[in-house]
Amino acid sequence: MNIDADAADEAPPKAPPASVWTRPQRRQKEQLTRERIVAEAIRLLDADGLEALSMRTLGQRLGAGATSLYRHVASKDELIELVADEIYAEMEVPEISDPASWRLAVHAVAHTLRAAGLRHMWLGQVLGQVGMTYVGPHVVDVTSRSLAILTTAGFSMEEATKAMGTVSSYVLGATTAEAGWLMALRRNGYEERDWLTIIGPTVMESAADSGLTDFYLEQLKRDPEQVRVENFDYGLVLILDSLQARLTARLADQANQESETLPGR
Amino acid sequence: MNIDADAADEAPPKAPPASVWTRPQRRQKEQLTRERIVAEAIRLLDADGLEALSMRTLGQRLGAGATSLYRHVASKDELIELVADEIYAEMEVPEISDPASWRLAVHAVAHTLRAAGLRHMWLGQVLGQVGMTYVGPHVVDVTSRSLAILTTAGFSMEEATKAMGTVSSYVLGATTAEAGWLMALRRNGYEERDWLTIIGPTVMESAADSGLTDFYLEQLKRDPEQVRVENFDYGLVLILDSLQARLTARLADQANQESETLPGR
DNA sequence: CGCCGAAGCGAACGGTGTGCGCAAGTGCGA
DNA sequence: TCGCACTTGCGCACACCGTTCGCTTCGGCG
Repeated sequence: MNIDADAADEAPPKAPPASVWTRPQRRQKEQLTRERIVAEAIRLLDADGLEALSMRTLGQRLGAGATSLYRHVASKDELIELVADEIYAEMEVPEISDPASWRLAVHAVAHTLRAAGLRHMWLGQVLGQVGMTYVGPHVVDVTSRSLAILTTAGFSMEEATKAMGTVSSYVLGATTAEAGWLMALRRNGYEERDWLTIIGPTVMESAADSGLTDFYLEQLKRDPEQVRVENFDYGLVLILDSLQARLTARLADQANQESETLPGR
Repeated sequence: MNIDADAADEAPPKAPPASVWTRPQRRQKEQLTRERIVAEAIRLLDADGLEALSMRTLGQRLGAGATSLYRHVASKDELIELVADEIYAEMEVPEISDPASWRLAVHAVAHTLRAAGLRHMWLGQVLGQVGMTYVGPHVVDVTSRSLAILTTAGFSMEEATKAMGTVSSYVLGATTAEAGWLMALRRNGYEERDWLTIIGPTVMESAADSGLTDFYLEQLKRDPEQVRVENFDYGLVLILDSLQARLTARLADQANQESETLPGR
């Protein structure tokens, strides 16, 4: 019935363009938008990796010509910037009321970031080429809310900035390495443990330290994924420990200064 | 005279190929080798960035056709792996005799790595796409010698591995971010301070914290490069502090256990 | 002297990002 | 209700890319 109405509406003005059935019903399927493009790009990247993202295939997936995308996106580079920022929309940054809970909160942020980097294994490559200090709204949002955690914990603005920079640099480096490792595995079609036993000897022959070999063999017996999480957490805890020490020292210092100027001295 | 000899040698067999002068004297200019290719690739990358590296231009620079390179290198990806490994040949990893000097040594390694990453700003992108845990001889060499520093300092093999992983993840993340930032500047043709004052307001409007604004304005007065080194060192010291704490705890523990089993009790 | 394996390279293929000009469709003012 | 301006989509074309194939050229060895 709807069909009849359509035909009645559009037949009078122009007859030539064939019938209602052959005519492309473009507005039927929703329009091309920046959001749809970015979303589909992310899906494509997740499925097939960075090198598989081309404007032509992306357009095809959206039922559009390759060059149509350029109405909504200035260039492929800009698209990649948009994609990178969009990933930061997935991050969960907890808001804290109790200053003492900063450690847990930062820990959570770090793990959220790592999870995103492993969910979208191309993120490391993309951030490396996009600049990563680049200012998309979601990136700004995540960083400012992360900073808030540290400042309410008692850190100065300056130290909070440096601290957050350290954490995110570490997480980013670690995650990029991890993702790269996993992608190399996938490329070669190996299981993690198999590949390890294959390249093991090659690594060993340069490092003549026997302790290394023992440790290496020990690692092979454990669940590789668990080992990776453990390694990641080791470094994270290293950083958090130092931050905690800095914070307590700072707070103690403040208390001292206050008591000095107090009449009670 | 040498020329005469050449002519005498080669004229008899075949006269037709024109004169000695017009005939291309290919073996005169040194042959294409893997080393020459990698070296020129690095030079090209340093000058014009990753996206400027194409087999055609690289061949041209070497006075060779594009496809000639494939006699010495299986693919562009393999070339990039070679290039990445070659960079690690530049790293200086100190050897230590005094176990107590491990801190300085690790500090030096970190700065060497950072320097390399800034000298070759494309390194971050390349390592992100190559896997970075990949095993080229120079990479293996650097990591095993770095591990040696920590083990002679008293760390267990397991902890040394995790610790080195943490340090290099941090350095890599920080350096990649820094290089990306600098390259973004260069792309847009801005000086560091100018660009900061331009994008400043954009960042601020999302982060309504007034403390941030003050701190931000403060930063603008200082030498940007010095600020970057300082930020880098802040995070590095954070990690080193924690490592030091772990080490002393470990050594104290060992001492305790020994004294317990000693007759002196 | 003859020959054979290696090295270099020109042409070609399928694919890329993107500028340009035209066609189709939409919504708004008269 | 009509007409027009503006947006949106797209086919074509260009320059460039990585890589394959088969041909030429050459050095060294028997």
